[in-house]
Amino acid sequence: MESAFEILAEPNRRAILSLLVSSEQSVGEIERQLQMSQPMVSKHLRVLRDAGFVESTVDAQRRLYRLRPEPLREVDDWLAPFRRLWSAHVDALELYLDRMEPSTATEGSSRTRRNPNRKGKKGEAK
Amino acid sequence: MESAFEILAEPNRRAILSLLVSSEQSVGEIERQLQMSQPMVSKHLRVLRDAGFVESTVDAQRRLYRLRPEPLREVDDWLAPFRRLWSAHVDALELYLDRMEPSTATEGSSRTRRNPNRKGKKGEAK
DNA sequence: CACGTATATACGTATAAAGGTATATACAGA
DNA sequence: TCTGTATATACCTTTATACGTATATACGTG
Repeated sequence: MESAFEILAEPNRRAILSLLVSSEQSVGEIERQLQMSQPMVSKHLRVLRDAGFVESTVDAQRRLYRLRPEPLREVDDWLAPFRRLWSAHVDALELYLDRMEPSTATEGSSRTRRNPNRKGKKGEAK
Repeated sequence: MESAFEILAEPNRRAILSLLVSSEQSVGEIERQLQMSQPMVSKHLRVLRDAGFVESTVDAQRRLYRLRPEPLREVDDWLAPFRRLWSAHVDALELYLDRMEPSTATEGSSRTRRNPNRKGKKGEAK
């Protein structure tokens, strides 16, 4: 278990992360809201913490968990090259970024270039 | 194996998808570039196709695989609520989108609202 | 200090899936 | 039709991990 993607493969872990979007939560609160056993919650939180997705704070016997951005940001970054596949306005968006931060713009706006080669062939597609 | 996240948990599958960003590829081409056995490539492509990440076209004995947007888009959508955690300029970006496509703007720019509640407690964070 | 609450961890079991090897299927060309 | 190339699939083994149950640790209160 190392890559952020493997961590996110587990539905309960994604649910925990989604819970934490609104605010930090204790183990017990997560347990109740997600209807999972306490050891399961603790174990998933352990995995999430080891992977940097969450951090915890002690409050008497309770532990309050909250989100940390890094690993999810990595996932978001991995997704970047694929974004051009959907929503055409991404192009407008990138154009906007090209203007915002010239540091990131490697070449003119070559970022917006679309996939050129497509050899027309017979269809299977199924 | 169902959710897009489980599919992406496998590093070789992510590598295949990344390969396909530039253009469609045959099984053999993927096999060579990623240095994996032919059956492995075929099996991973099978999984990717069943999950909708790729589609294929027949070209004589070869099969050409190319990306399909939907599942990756889902992942991107899941990520949306977390984006506020990083890059402050996302706010500027969303503001820009608010101006671009009024259709998506549900309310004023309530999209930019930030997480309010945070009860200060003693520190563990480890 | 005994007790209740809150959380973490150890241990065992079952299942899923990744990878290998061998083989099947499909197509093209001599 | 025989042969080579390209891809898919079947079968097997191994490993990882999710979950349950039981127990340990830590803190607060009477």
